Order: sequence, then C-alpha cells, then structure tokens
Amino acid sequence: MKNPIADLNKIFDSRIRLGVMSMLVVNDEIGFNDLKQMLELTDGNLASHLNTLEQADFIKVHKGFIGRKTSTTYSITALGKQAFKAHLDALEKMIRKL
Amino acid sequence: MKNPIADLNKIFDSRIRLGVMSMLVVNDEIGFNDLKQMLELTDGNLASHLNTLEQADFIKVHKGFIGRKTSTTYSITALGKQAFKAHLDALEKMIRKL
DNA sequence: TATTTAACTTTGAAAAACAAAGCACTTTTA
DNA sequence: TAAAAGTGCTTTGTTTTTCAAAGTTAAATA
Repeated sequence: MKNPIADLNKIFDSRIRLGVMSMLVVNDEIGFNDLKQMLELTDGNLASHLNTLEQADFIKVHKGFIGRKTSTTYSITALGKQAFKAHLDALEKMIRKL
Repeated sequence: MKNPIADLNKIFDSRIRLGVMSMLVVNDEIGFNDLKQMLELTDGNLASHLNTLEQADFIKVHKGFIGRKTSTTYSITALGKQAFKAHLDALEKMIRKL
C-alpha cells in the first residue's frame, strides 16, 4: 500500500479554492462579484484565495470595462486545468476502492 | 445557480482526515501505527486528527491487546460512513459538470 | 537493567482563514 | 451637485487550524 493522499494538491485542500476552480472549469470567465456571491464570501477572503490561485498560475485575471464601469473577471489557465484534473484523479483513485 | 461548496463537509477539508476516512471505508479496522506509516505523520499530528474524527462520531476507537501489549485500532461508524458518502456525493456533484 | 515500542497528551509555534475596515475610483440616485 | 452605493481590492488584526517536538505510561525486548 502507498500513501493515499500523497498525490492530492495542497492548494485544493481549501473548499473555497476547490469551488473557484470547479466554477472556472465550466465557465470561461467569471467576475469577482459572481464568485463572491456564489461562494458567499467576503471581499477580502475571496481576494486572498484568488491570489493564492493566481500565484500558482492556476487562474488569470482580466481587468476590463463593461461600458465605462470596471469589471474584473477570472479564467482558468492551462496549468490550472491540468493541476485540477490531476487532483480530481488522485481523489478518485483514493476513493475508487469503495 | 447555487453555492457549489455548501454541501462539502468542513471536517473533510483536511487531506489527512480524508485519507483516514478513505482507508477506513475499505478496511474494517486499522491500527494507529498503520495509519501513521501509511499517511506519513507524526504521532501527535495523527492523534489530533483522529480525535477530531472521533469527536464528530465518525470513527470509533478500540483499545485492546495483542497478548499483553496494547493495541489501538480504529473503525468507521455508520454516521461516519454516511457523512463521508455525502461529502463525496457533494464533491461529485460539484465536478460532474466537467 | 537499559532501551525500545505503542499510543497518546501537552505545549507552543507557524500557517492559514477570515471578517472588518479602509481606499480609490466610478456611477447612480436624490 | 452632493450623497450614496458599487467594484475590487489591500491592510490589519483576530481566530482557527495545523503540526512537530517533547514528555508520559506501561509493556516488551535485549
């Protein structure tokens, strides 16, 4: 037997980051506010988790405008997609014994 | 849309507790030392996570002897099995959109 | 008798999570 | 046009969580 949790990505231990990633896998772009409302978080809390994800190059920020109003959106990177998939695979492998 | 992480159990945010549970789902009983070696943890660290799981009534301790030597083993409870399954279902639901 | 092993508990430090407040800017509302 | 509100943060400080290390008790082994 080998350590069943060794292949889990530490970044995805967080339910919030897991939630962000799962939303970004199915939506090309999501706004800060949408994420905030969906995950029911405070600004600061969300911002810091997004920051962790950005540092890891798992997501990318897009600063733009809707008309003349600022709008920040996020999207997943290729690396992020890969890492997330690897994490899910590890999770699945861990529990497939069920 | 609804909050995708609302149904995840906070207790299973921890990779270690996740690992313990996944091992206990497939093995009726596992010893302290086996868990420790498998998950590569220090005594104190493992003990405290087991304690969290026990407080939640997700696992049960069995203190016994092998000969006259103490031997502690752990097993999953019905509640634990249910909670773990619910967590995995929530996880699956969250990512099934893939 | 000295050391080792098992299974912890206690202590304390480091890291992570989080809420609240502040901020710069813009837009909307009164 | 002045006040209020929204966007997307950063900063600050508290609380929670994680974890390793050391101490502990009792039995086993050398």
